[in-house]
Amino acid sequence: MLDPAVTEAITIAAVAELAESGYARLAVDRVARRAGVGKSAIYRRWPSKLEMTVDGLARLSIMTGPVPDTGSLRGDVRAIMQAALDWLTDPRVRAVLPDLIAESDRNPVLAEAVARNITRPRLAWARVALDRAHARGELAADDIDLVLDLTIAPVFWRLTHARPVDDRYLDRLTELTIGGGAAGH
Amino acid sequence: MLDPAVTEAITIAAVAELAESGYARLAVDRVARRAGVGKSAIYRRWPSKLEMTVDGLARLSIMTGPVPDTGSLRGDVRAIMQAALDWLTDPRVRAVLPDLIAESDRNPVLAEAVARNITRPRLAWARVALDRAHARGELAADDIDLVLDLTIAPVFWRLTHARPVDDRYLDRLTELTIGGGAAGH
DNA sequence: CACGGTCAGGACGGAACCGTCTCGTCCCGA
DNA sequence: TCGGGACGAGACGGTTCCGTCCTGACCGTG
Repeated sequence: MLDPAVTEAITIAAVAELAESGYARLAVDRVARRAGVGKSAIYRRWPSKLEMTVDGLARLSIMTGPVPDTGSLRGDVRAIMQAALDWLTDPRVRAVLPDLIAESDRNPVLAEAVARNITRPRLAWARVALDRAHARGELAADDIDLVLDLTIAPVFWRLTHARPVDDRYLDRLTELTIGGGAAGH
Repeated sequence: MLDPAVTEAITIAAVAELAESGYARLAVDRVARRAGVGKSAIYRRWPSKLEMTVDGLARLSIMTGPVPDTGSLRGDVRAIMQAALDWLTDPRVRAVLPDLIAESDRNPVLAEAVARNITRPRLAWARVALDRAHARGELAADDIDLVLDLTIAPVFWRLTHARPVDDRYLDRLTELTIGGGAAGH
């Protein structure tokens, strides 16, 4: 019986090390030391650092709350953007996500883990609100993907380029997003 | 007198290795072998692999052509997006840029080199067209930054998530971008 | 023709890291 | 009380990499 507390400590330490070092420089020795754990405890659970990391990613997938349902496309889009900003501003996500995106180009296993644990859940979460808007006739089906991109891509881009994202920015981005989306139908 | 042909060969090899391995795994030995050069030739030119890499980045900064000047905001934005897509689709840029963005979080020297050689020149290039649109009264000053983000962030986001970007996508993104921007004034 | 500098190639010490393995300790259930 | 398994700690061999150093060939200049 592997001690769940040990597994937990390792996973937390792995994510923390991932945030500090990135996947390429992630060192199993350091994860063990940080978790206050022997290396054997790690290799008893996972065959290599890749699988350990993949399990760690599940910890980053938590969506913050219920799907926005303000009754209007404008309100929902704005709420989705706010959630994206909050999520991308979380220190762990902020430090880990760009690295994972880059690493995914070279590591299919990691890419799939990122998609399954992070990208797809987040996308599905936001899509629920947009599907409702579509059902209300506020949004053309063709535009759903585009609007989804716009709720996160500009925020991610600005944050990774050390430029601020404030309420005013999100307000204007919202108007622009629903302006085009609504015009469709 | 250092042989410029040798310097050139090293730089090309460094960028190619950077694309394949990423900065964290970039190995000087491999750069030397790929360039058909001794390691001494590299360390005669740069004190470490960081400086070698920084010089290599200058090679990625080349903008493809003249600043778009179609006479309308719509046409210019569309042309800027197309240029962004072409640039981001270039195999070298495609493989290197996400890695550099991630690495910039941990390496200030690299971050500055990326900004100087890649981000700022590209931004300045596109801004010329948007400034002209502003002068024509087609675009509020406040919206310039937002429009600049929209010409590249969604494209980058989609490509790094293994989703296609076609003409139709850029067309709709253009309409949406100028829709909001023009409404300002 | 000798000298100074560059060249390709590669050996070298030192460091970091992976994954295996061995300790001796601790705890739990039979 | 005893055995089995997980535990922290870390030694170990093997690999990879950095940055230095050495070798012998080459080239232009004085």
